[in-house]
Amino acid sequence: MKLEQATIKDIARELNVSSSTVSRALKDYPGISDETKRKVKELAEKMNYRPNAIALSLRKSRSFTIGVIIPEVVHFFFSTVISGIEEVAYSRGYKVILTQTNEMIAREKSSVQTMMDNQIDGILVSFSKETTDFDHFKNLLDKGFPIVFFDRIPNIENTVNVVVDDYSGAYEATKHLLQQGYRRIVHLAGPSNLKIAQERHRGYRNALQDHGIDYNPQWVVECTQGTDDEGQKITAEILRTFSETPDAFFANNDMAAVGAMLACKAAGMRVPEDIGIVGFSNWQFCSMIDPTLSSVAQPGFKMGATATEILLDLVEKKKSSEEFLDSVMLDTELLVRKSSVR
Amino acid sequence: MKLEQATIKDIARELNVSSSTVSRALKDYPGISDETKRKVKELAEKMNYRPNAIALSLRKSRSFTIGVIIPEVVHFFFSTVISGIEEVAYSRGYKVILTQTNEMIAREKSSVQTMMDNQIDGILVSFSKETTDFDHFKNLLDKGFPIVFFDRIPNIENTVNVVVDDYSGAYEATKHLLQQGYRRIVHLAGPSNLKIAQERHRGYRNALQDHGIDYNPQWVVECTQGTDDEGQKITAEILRTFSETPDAFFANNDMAAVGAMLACKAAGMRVPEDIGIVGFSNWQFCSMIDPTLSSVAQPGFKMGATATEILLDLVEKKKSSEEFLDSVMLDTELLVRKSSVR
DNA sequence: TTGTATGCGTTATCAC
DNA sequence: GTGATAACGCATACAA
Repeated sequence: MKLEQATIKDIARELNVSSSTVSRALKDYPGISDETKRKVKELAEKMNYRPNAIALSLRKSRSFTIGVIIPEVVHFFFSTVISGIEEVAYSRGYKVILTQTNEMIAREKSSVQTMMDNQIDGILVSFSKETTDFDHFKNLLDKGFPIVFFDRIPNIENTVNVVVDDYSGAYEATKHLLQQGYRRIVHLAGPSNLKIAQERHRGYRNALQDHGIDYNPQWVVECTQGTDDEGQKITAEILRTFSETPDAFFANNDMAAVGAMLACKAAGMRVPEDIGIVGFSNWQFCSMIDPTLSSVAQPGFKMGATATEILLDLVEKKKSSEEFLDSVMLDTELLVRKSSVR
Repeated sequence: MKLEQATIKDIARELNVSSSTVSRALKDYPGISDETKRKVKELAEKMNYRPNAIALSLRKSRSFTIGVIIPEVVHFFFSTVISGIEEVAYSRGYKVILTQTNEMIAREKSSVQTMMDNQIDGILVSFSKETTDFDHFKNLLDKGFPIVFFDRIPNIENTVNVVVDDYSGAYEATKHLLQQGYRRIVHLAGPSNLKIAQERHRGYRNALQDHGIDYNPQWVVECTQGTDDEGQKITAEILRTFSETPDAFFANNDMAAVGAMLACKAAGMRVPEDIGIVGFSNWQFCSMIDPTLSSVAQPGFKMGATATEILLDLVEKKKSSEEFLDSVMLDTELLVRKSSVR
């Protein structure tokens, strides 16, 4: 809607100068008399002048806006990432356009399109679970358009990625359980097509092997949804059917871990005495449940902040994407609480 | 950055027609021959033409974008609201620009400015705790600019607000505790300057009075931060110092409720046998802690969706703001779990 | 030191 | 049926 905002023209008319003079005076271009500058700035202030960002975008073919494509906003980890993105973008003078895909590739594609239509300067992506074909990103990348992938990264070449060190997080968690004397550790894994789930699985496996424990693929059970309900059902099933009873669970995420905890309690087992449990993500509730849940903390805020810093450095050509072709990996931290200490 | 996107001009040149013809053909304007329309659309498709949204915004003085101003992204309730906003905006063809204020009014003001610079069509606001002066919104409202406030609403006239029925949520929660036989109910209140906290307090108070229980202001303790730590400390203090020991806590939010639960357990009390507890917001963890926490669910997604529907109706002038001058109130729902049933 | 002219991509107005 | 032109607000190459 029209809000009759003052424009450069208005200022020019009022002062009987040309709009180019005003434009230059406002930006302290050389070759404008101090007197003129003063007058222009004074009047601009008085008229409450604000440059029209849309006109600027059109002129410059850029918008000082970055796009964020994320599977779900209602997700503790992603919300911390968004927070990190927003902080850095704001501090560097960029706006943030946010879309969630609800894990649907169709929506992901249409969002990318919309963003491109809006002369967006770059995009941050954590793609949907449905996304296996990356052409909609590849096209842009080939033209040199700045994209940074975070958390979920594609298996195509020459992308800039920011990830969490899932492998070492999982390794440390498993090692910790072993050090606490747990030996029969089940891994409640994530969807095997996601790289993060693969890495956590690998960390679990290697930790076992490095400590002389046989790795048994049957002790890895996939939890596709990652809800507490699912974790509970699967765990109950495990306790009922496994010939050898597990003495610990290392879960791909905290929700599944909680599910496991509930199932174990329901089966009359004590946590951590009979069963050790470690989750992944360090959701807020970890410190609120009883017993408090050990978990691998992922630096969500830092991930968002780092990805944004990199993206904006690319946008502003302060750095080239070649500098980031190896994934930037952020450290995880194992937070030991009561659920895994005996 | 330039991505050499095809423009209307490119199509016109290729077909030896004027850009006006192309523009009209693309939008099925009357008075263009079917033949031309066909050719234009075909070529547009082939050249992968997409209208430049920025040019459109400049031309039309609007951007098909709405702004969201929110205190914190990392907050379960707000994240569900954002989700609702994004869903409706997307389905109606609007983009969403998101900013968080971190509860700082300076940032709130600058965000409003930035949004206005970008020809935004309307804004959704939940203002910061620092905001007591609403001039930065009043200015815009006076000019007829569409703004919808949600969750936290200002005490100025003629605003469109979407809120949750905090009063009846609190009333129902308190009534439920009374029905379960709890009599000495402490209210862990929120910051008294926030209307939502006042309403919950009022609901608590009226429920007590309607059931013939004396309301004692000393049994209302303010938790300003709303963290579990704070709730725990305050509750411990209460248990230690109150001459008459409480038998229930009704908290302004779930975090405080968890804190209370932990403090009670630490003091050797059993929940729900000795102490009943009810929280507010129904955070995800309510069903994961032990005992599961009764809580008043706020329809966050619905709040975001409703606020956005209203905003867009205002933007598109389908409705006038007069229709919404009474706050739109969304129902809460008391979810009874184990922490308050004996 | 300042002004003029042009273009960013689109559409509305008027003309033919 | 279609085209020429102007305008949205701004920045800049070129003139003066």
